[in-house]
Amino acid sequence: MPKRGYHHGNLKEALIEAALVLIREKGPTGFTLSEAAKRAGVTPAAVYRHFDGREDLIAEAALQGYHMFADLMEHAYRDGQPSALAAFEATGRAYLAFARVHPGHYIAMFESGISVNRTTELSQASQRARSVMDRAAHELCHNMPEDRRPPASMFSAHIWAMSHGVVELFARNSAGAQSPFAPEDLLETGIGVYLRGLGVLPPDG
Amino acid sequence: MPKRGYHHGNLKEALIEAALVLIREKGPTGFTLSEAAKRAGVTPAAVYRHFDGREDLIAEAALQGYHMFADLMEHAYRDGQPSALAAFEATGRAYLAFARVHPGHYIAMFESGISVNRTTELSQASQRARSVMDRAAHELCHNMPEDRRPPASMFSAHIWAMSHGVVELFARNSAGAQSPFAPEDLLETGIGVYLRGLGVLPPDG
DNA sequence: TGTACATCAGTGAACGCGCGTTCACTGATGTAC
DNA sequence: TGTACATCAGTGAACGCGCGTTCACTGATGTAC
Repeated sequence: MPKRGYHHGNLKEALIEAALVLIREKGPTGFTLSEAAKRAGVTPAAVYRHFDGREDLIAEAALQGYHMFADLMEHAYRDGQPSALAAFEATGRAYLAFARVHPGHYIAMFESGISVNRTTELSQASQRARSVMDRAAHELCHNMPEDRRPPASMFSAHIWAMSHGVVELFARNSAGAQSPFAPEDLLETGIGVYLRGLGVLPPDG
Repeated sequence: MPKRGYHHGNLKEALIEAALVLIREKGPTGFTLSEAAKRAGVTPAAVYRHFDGREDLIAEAALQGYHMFADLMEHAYRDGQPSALAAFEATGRAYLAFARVHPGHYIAMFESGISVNRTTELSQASQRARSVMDRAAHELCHNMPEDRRPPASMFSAHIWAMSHGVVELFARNSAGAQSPFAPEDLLETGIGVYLRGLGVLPPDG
């Protein structure tokens, strides 16, 4: 039987969930430890039984996010196999999908200001997600002519950057400029053009 | 003679500059009205002679940033003319350059959470920057075969997104993943691949 | 040039607030005998 | 099964703090005569 706790049941998880809701609703700035505690039906002091403080709670939410994110990337990658191209495309789409479905985690990971180097655990989790894309990019290169060209990890960085940019600029209402395009279409088309530029898609699809 | 003010000289500008330094050093979260006032050598209450409050001060900094940004984009675009390709590439590079040279403004504009729809002035300033890129993309399309393809503004959105992503993920130390590549190289290569995919660069450069 | 007056940028004290964090405690849960 | 005890998750009161904002004021600057 899972250890259903003493008084609350599973406060730690409840606090993380409360934090995620707050982060999503009010941004990383608006998040407060006290309000997260209140939402979990608990005194602020109770938080300190499970976390070292405010920062640590955010970091824990981010860590959980990185685990989910890496899992999702690996899953997308596997689904695209054995086609290197399909696998690569899938990881790009998975990025946007994750931001859509888990906005609280996404913000905690990429916009809360917590460093990925905070703990080795956090660093490793983020590295696992990165490495999926790197692997996909590497396989894509194997099919390409062996000229001198940028390393594979540069290609994954490009897709990573474009995905992140689409999320930040066009998938959030708050940001700089609303576009007339759906983020999914924007990213799909962008990755398409990019892959054509790599020579792994025919010049005119 | 410029109106050198009563007591301070030019408090409004001094406050904006103080705010920019704080935003750069501590992020939009860490910025406080009181500290900006202190840095300008003035009481917090004095801020209210020039701004409606904390948010308004940030918005003013962002507005100033959008003006500079749009100017810089227009300049880059003009330098690239009459080549549509050079003009388009230049605007992408200008994006990164701006983020490098004016990090405080950049953060106030894109990471502070203030909406571009806050005032019409702010909205117009941001639109001016956007429109430079749109114009460059539009001209690029004129040289392209007239098949059915996504509208020009989609291409500028792609470059916009990739530029933003490169800045956020690889040009700041804090963020998710340090890459072994210089942001400038990363963006240059990425835009290159993308333009090849558009068919406006030869398949192998 | 000198005096009286109006303007208004900046002062300084005060406010209420919610924050993160601490501490001695309490009382429900689990365990030993 | 029943009792005595240990554990420790969560309490509640308290703290010091810096925040954004307000207000009546002051005193330097600019202007009118």
